[in-house]
Amino acid sequence: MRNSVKKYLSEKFNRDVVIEIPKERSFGHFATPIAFSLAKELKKSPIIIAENLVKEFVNHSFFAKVEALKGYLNFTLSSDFLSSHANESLIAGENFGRNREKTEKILLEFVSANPTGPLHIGHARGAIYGDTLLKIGRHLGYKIDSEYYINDAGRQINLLGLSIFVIGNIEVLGREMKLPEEFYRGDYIIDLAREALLKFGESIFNDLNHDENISKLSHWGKDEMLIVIKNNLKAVDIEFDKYISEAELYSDWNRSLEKLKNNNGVYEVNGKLLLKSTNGGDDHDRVIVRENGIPTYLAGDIIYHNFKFERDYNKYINIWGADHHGYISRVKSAIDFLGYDSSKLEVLLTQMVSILKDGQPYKMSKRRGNFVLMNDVVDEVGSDPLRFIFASKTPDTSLQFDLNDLMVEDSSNPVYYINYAHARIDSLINKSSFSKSEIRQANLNNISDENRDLLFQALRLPEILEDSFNSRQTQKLADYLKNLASNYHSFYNSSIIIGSNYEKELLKLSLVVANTIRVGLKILGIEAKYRM
RNA sequence: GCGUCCUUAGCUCAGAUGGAUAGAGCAACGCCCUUCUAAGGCGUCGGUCACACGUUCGAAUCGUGUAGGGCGUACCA
Repeated sequence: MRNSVKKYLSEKFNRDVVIEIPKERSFGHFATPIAFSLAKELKKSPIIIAENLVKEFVNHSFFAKVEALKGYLNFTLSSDFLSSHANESLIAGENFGRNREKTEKILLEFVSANPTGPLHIGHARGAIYGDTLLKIGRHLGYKIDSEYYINDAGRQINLLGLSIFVIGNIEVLGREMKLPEEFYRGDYIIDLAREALLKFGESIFNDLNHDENISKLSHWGKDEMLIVIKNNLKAVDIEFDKYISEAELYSDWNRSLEKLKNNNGVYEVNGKLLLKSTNGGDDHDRVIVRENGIPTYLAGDIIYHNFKFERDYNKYINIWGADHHGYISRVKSAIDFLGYDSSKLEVLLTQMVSILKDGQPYKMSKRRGNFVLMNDVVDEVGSDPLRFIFASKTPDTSLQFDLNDLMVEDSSNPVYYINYAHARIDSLINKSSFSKSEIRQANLNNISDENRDLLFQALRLPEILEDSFNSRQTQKLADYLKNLASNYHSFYNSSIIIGSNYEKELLKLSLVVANTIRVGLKILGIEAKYRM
C-alpha cells in the first residue's frame, strides 16, 4: 500500500517523496512533508504550497480525503482501495506479503559456534536473530541460503579431547590430576567423559601423552558436540541449509594463499606470514602462518570466505557476536586481497545477553561453566517466548531480561497477547452462523472510520516486512504484531460482533487481522494458536 | 590509548530515509463482565530523550566534543 502510494506521488511530483504514517490518527493514513522541501525552491510558504497541491487530488480513487494541514499533506485512503487490498490479503492467505519476486541471491552465515560445547544464551540470540531475518527475507522472495561454519580444525578441537581426558580422570575415575585454566569445563564434559568410558573403555584415559587417544577423544567429542548443537537449534526450530567444515576446506589453503600473494596482500617477517589487514582499517597486520608453518585461526576464515565468494552471491551476510567485531576489518581486507569485493559482505553484530530470574542474575544450578546454556532456557520457557524476545529487540544493544516475564500468561507476555487475539477471532468465526465464504464476500466499503483504521493497520504487513528486512531490524515486525493485537483487543471490547447488523463485515475485518497475525507469527517462527 | 556498540518514564525496551503534542509493557492508583475467551479493555500518574555546542524551516534521530557503561584490541579460538 505504502509503496503504491509512494510510487504514485513520486511520479506525480517527479521527485522522491517522503511518505510517513502520522501518529495522530485524525491526520489520515499517510502524510508527506513535501511542501517543506518545495518551499525553498518556490520561495513560498509551505502552508500555501500544501493548500495548492490538495486541489490536484479531487475524486481520486486511492484517497477518500486529502487535506493540507500546517504544511503537511494528509491522505486518508478510500474504502475501495482498502477493501480491494483486504480481498487480496485473504486470497493470498499464508502467502500474504509474498507477492514480490526478488532476484537477489544472499548467503547468510550465522551461529557458527565452535563445536566444543553446547550453545549458550548469546549464541541463541544470534541464532534467532539470524533465522528471523532469513524467514523474513525468504518470505519477501529473496533467494537466501543459510550456512553454519564449523571450526573443526585447529587447537580448540585438540583442547576438547584433552579436557575430556583430564576431567574424565578427575570426575569419572576419581584420579588426582590438575585441570589447566584454559581447558573446557562444565557438566557437558563430564557427560562426554562418561560416554567415552563406555565407548572406548578405561584404557583411553590412561596416557595423556598418547596422541592417538587424545585424537580419538577430540574427534569423537567434536562430533558429539555437533549433535548437541544441532539439537539445541532444533529446539527453537532452526535448521541450516549447509554445514561447512573447516577441516574439509583446509586442502584449499594453498589456493587461497596463492591469491593473497598474487594480490600483494601478504609479506614475511622472521619466517611468519602476515596479512596486510591494516588496509581494511585493522590496528596492525595479522599473522596468518606461524614460524612453524601452522596457519592461525584467521586462515580458516580466509579459506571459508574464499569459498563463499567463489559461489557468486549478490550479498553475503554474517551474524557474529559483538565480541568478534575486531574481526570485521581482518576478514574484509582478506576478501579484497583474494580479489573480491568486500563491500558485498555485511557483518551484523549481536550484543551481549544477560538473564535474570526472580530479579536475580540467573546461574545454572550444578553447572560450573560460567554461561547460561541455551537449552536450559528453552526447557524453562519454551521456544516461542524466547524467539519472540530476541526478535523483538534491536540486536545492537545489550539486552537483559527476566525468565519469569517470559513464563507469565497474560498481556505482559506478547506471545500470549498476540495469540489471544488470534484465538478470539477463531472463536468468533466458529460462533457465527455465517460460513467463512459468506464472510469473505462481505463488502467493507461502508465500515466506520475506526474500523477502517484497524483494517489499514492489518494490511501493512508487506511494507513492515520490507522495512524490517532492509533495515535488518526484526523488532519492527514483532512490534507491529503486538500493536495490531492490541488494536484488535480494543476493537473486540468496544463492539459486539455476533448478532450485530454488520456481523459479516466485522468478521471479515477480523479474518484479515487473523491472517496477518498468523503469517507474521509464522515468520517469527511461532505457530499461531486457535484455542487457548 | 585506539576501535566498536550503547545512554529515552522508577524498571525492561520501541521510536521508519531528520518532521506535526516523545511511545509500549511492567510497577502504582482508579474504572468496566445480565455481551461473542476479563488470559481482555478504558483511564490516571510518570520524560530538560546523559551533557554541551553545531548543521537545519525543523534534531531523540545528523556532526563535533565531554561524561558514563558493555565488548574487543594474541603467532587463543
